[in-house]
Amino acid sequence: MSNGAENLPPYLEILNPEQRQAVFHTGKPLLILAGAGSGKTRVITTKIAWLIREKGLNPRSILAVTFTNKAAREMAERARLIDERAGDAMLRTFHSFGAWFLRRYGNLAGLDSGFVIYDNDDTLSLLSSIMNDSPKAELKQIAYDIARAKDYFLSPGDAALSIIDRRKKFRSLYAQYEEKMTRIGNVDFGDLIKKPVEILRKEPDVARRFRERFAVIMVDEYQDANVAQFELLKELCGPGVYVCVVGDDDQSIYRFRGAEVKNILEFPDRFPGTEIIRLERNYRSTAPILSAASSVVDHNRGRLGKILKAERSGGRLPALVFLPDQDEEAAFCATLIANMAAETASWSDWAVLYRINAQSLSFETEFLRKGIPYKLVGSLKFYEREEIKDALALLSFLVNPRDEVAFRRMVNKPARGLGPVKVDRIIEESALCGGDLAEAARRVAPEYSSKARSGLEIFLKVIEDGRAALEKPALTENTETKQPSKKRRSSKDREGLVSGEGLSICVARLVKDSGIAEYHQMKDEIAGNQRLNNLQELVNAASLYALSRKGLLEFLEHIELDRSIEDRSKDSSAENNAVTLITFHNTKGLEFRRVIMTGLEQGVFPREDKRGEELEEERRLFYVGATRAMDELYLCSCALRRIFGRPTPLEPSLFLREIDKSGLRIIGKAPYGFGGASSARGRGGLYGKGGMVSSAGGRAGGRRKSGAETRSGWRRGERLFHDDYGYGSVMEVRDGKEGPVVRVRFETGKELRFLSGHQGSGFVKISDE
DNA sequence: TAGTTTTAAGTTTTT
DNA sequence: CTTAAAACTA
Repeated sequence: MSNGAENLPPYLEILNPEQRQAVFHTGKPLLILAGAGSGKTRVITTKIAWLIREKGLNPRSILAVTFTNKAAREMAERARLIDERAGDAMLRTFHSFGAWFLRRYGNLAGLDSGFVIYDNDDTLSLLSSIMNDSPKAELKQIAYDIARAKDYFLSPGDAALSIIDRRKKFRSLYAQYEEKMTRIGNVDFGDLIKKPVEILRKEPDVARRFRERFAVIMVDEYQDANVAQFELLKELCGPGVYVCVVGDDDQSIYRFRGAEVKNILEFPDRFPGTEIIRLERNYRSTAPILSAASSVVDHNRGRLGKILKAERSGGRLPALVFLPDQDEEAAFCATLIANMAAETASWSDWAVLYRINAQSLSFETEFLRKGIPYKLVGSLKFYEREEIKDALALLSFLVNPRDEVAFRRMVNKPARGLGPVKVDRIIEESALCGGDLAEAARRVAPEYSSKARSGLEIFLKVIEDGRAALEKPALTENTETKQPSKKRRSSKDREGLVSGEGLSICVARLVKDSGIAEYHQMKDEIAGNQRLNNLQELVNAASLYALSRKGLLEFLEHIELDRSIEDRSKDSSAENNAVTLITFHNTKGLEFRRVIMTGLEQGVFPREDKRGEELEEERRLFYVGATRAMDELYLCSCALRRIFGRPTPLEPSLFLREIDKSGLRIIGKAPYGFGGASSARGRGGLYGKGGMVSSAGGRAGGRRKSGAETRSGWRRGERLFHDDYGYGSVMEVRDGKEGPVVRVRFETGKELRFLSGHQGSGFVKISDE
């Protein structure tokens, strides 16, 4: 009776002692160091429910913050399963909390509540209007540095700004950027965190109100919090507020956007009296998988160094698969999945992981060809398409007539005879009428030639109609179809767009009347794209929102803050049963029975330029990926990969060497240096296109082999055949820094160098000499 | 100035 | 290979 395990309700009984301790903890600040798969989400959701249920806490006084919308949704769902009232707790991402805050209190910092959130593209456009003709690379650098500055809670005037960018012009550019953004009245991602902190510091009344409202604040994935987010947390935590953060330093993978592992290491110092609870039992992965994952991250210095213990013993060793090239990699994944899924009939057990989004293409093509259902997670591509950004810019301009970025983008699209000179003139004029660009355009229009003038009038008319539609929805309702049926759909119009309910009426009209539907339809006919269909999708998405200014703001905010569109097919289980294609970064917080990690090559993962602290982050990313696997893990490494369309030989990833070979099953031909496994050559057979193909290996010959020749398996003077370059002979074999290099001269006169370990599938040896 | 053709460049990772 | 920038023509 003393250990508390008896007579507990089931939702508490299933917890292990550490988890239970974490749930029951109250009073002082709490830091939960939770290893991968140790049940931290369960702890948070249970804690929320427990506080409401057993402690009688008002759900509204609980704030739980996560980093992704997916995690926030899942958390809310799971907490509600334990106690329905948990639905009233505030569960948000940091950024959505910031947006929520600024809609209410932004006016205290001179921000209109109708602000729009700029994405990276928009901030780039804004910057380019400041830095007129700078090269794009520099523009990007500055934009990146400004975002970092905000992550570190640094303003243009702060001395510490030199940590981010020490060039003197940076400070001035940052200041100009801020000034312009303020004038426009919009915000970027960084502002969603930084501005609330500034307001809370400046306005004691607001701060007090928040501290009174939230009695409990919890933060998930705390290792990914940046300095500004830490400051926000501190401002929200008054003396009486209970704060509980959960994190794992080994899973910190967002340094590039300002995440500071320091936050978690120094939490006990910043919140005096902090108690620490460790969750070190992994319930997810089998022991061999966990061991492989751990041995990689063990190579990192600068970690707290926890010991994760696998609760699941047994299980197959992770497989290390060597493949000739990326096409074979995709084919291997498809075959493996198809064979195994035939037994279990479950595609959704599988996930294919890759380092960069571009890698998904091979898998999509191959899976499509073989009829394997898949879903692409986090492909934010949709909202980055030109046609979608066009429509969104028009919508933004409806809400905020000061939005210069949107105005510049759309006023002359499609071409209306308004070149940069005329547009600049309007923007200049807007300074005289409170920044209202529509008003400025109206004033300037008479100065222009009839062509430009009528073009401008068309644009203004479209915008006015759009605004009117939001204010007086009744006027835009189709008169002939007044049925209240929610499923009603009006007929297709000339551009093939279908407008549905609510806000979609306005979006459809705007897209059509502005001429961008026609514009992109024409592009479709030339290039055979899907642009009009994409616009239709956007129109459909809008139907969930009210036909009003408020509805439009919600729509835009949702798009900026939650770009995952994959949750729509949630209800249909048939569509849900699909293989997941996903980046390593996006897998955080997820789990799968079987995981295939792809592209494990030097230069791809880890990426070539990674050293020191950044290399350690890549290692953590490997760790995150590997610990997603419950039952089986596959690691794929290709000898050859097309980079910029050119086949490039690659070494196996450093991380593969950091796993003890006795803990892996090696499949395929291990390249040079991967001890024990069969050599790349020695067997005949034609592999891959564009590869070197070898027949039986030649004998030693008369001359003594050099060290490099022995290691490479190639000899000077050897004849060979390559199916791209034809016949040739080996001119030289020497040791390069990435292993032995073979220089070959072909009969065409072309000379090429190959990494011997990685012509992999081999050359065809014709004869010695 | 608008639209086309040619040439060069470039691929992290995300809220 | 795909996209962006530059150069070119109508």
